[in-house]
Amino acid sequence: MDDPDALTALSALANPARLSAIRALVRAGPTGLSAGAIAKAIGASPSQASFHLSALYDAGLVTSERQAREIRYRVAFARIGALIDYLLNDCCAGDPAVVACCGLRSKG
Amino acid sequence: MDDPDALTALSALANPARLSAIRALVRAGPTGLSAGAIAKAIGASPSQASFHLSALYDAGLVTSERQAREIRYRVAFARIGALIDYLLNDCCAGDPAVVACCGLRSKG
DNA sequence: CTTCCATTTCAACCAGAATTGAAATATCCG
DNA sequence: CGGATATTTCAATTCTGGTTGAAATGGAAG
Repeated sequence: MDDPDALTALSALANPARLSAIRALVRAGPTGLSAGAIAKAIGASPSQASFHLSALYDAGLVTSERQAREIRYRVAFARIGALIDYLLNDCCAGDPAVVACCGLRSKG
Repeated sequence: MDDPDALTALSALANPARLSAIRALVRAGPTGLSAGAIAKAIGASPSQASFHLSALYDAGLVTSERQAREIRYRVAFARIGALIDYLLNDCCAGDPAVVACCGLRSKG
């Protein structure tokens, strides 16, 4: 992930409705959720949810797939991993003080 | 780190000038950089740099300390770690697909 | 105390993001 | 085909964030 991509991803996440949507999708797991279900979960109108889901989609943080009448969204785990990798390894040079906070350690 | 804090931190990072400033500060390490040096590093006016540094400070991502005439900023590594921890463990439930991307593994 | 330098604060302005509701599109079913 | 449901698109408005340059603050040195 490069700088512009990271910026797009961070911007997408830096919003209550969208962060909430991501978390709902994470809870839902690989099954994902329909746009309507997400709207309900985050307490937004259909049009509002659609708007925010587009932003997440453009940032590559979710995938979408039409299933009959519904459109099913799923979180793109790999992309979130890439963002964290960017923050951790690119941006912060894997600084121990950063890594120490995550319940993680460098892969030996 | 809770939701509002994460949102503040993400918003702070979701800006080219500020992400650039953080990276400059990471490169500078524990010594940190003066506000003027950061302004120069990110190609911004003093007032612009000050504005952005305030945002980073409010988000807890940097610390500031007056040293004679200069004000020295340092990156708050622990805070960045906490944000990553939030994204990784709280938000993404430590999903292996996320963790796998970071050259890290769960602490055994 | 005056001057100079680094930085912040302030107010005005501009641009992009969010919200809203209505209209359009796509799918399914009778 | 025609009606119902799910979702997106669009345009208009509002709001927030960013930029700019001038003025104010805080500290150091003569």
